[in-house]
Amino acid sequence: MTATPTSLRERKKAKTRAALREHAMRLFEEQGYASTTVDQIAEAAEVSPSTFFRYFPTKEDVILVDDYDPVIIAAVRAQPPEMSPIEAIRRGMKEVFDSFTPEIWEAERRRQSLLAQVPELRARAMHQLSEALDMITAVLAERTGLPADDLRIRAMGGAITGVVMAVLPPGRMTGEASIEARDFERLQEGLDLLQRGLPLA
Amino acid sequence: MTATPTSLRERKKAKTRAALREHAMRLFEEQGYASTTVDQIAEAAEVSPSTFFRYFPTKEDVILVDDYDPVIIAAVRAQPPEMSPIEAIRRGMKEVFDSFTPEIWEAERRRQSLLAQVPELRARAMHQLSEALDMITAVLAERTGLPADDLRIRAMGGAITGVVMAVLPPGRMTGEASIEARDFERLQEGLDLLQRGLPLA
DNA sequence: CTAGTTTTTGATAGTTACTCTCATTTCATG
DNA sequence: CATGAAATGAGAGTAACTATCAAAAACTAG
Repeated sequence: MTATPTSLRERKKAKTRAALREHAMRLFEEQGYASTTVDQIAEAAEVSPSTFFRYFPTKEDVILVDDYDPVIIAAVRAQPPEMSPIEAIRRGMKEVFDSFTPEIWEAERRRQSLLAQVPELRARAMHQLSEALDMITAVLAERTGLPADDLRIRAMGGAITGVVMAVLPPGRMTGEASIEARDFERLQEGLDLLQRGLPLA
Repeated sequence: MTATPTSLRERKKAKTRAALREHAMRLFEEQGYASTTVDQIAEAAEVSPSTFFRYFPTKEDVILVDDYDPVIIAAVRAQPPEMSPIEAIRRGMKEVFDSFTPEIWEAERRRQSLLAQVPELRARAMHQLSEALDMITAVLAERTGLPADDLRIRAMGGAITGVVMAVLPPGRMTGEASIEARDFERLQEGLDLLQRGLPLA
């Protein structure tokens, strides 16, 4: 997260990339996602439209890039092996979230708000989550020693991902979308319920 | 499912719609999704390109239209109220699947195969599933008498949807995508595991 | 610092999904 | 059959992408 890129080239690329993301976010908020063109974003970031597509394969990707999922997975992997899988996942997520600066929270809040509003983005965000499911399933398999395509492993991974999906935004709970500490507490409770066994009366 | 449309107009529209879907499916299989243009589909179905977009808002929708989700929800609702929620969902799904003709299974198999192959379609299919989650959650709320935004309800809906996501294709389990009786059995087992409580050692 | 190599960029042209508008055709109804 | 409503086709326009190629910027060696 703090690995400073070395060469001038790398620094410039990182800068351009960040500029594109920030201006895109700003313009989307100001004018709406659909009515903001890639050309406008490129112009605001002072690069050519071609360059935009060199940094992001589609207009959607400029806000869909998710920097944290792999970090969370790594944090989960780093938990002591004797810990129960759900507990490991919970702690891993908590560690990462606790490491967020207020700026990151704010950026993430704005991002999630957009995801909640634009259906095409929501769709792709869901897809990302389903890929997270695969990673979580892999971790579960490692920890239990069972094969990754074991039904019990898949079901567990699915259930955990489903709880995350149901409890966190984009746009799921009451009111406007926002990721905050509160949401995280709810997630903790949700996983807790799953662990104890759901009330399936 | 068998409500015959009355007027000539309705019949023609249904025919055009079906023709567009079938030719699209065929062309996608023959040439690939990306390299098939909407114009080609329209031509094959003998309508103008404009007409295509009158029937389907986007190229994606021509294969994404899901006819069965609402049917399943209705079937779940129809289960006796004293039945446990998971059991109701399981029976509802079984009833609907059992009503499928071999032709429907075959069409569904081809559809799922495409969904598994084309990432953009997978993304939207996942989004559909997440909307199914909302419906399932609503049903759970009705049956338990709890409010729909109760955390326990949301967590349960999420877990159920997650299991469905993890166990069914598109493209999740081993081998190529296909929906068959086997997949359904796996789904039954998966839900069963969830109901009994997952092995969360 | 210079010269040569590689990487990144910008400009241009082209394809295709999708939108809007309007005239024409096709069905429904009295 | 006549009149109104709904569906279609045709045309022009926008914007997201793709491919190509030449110019510019950055790394590397001498």
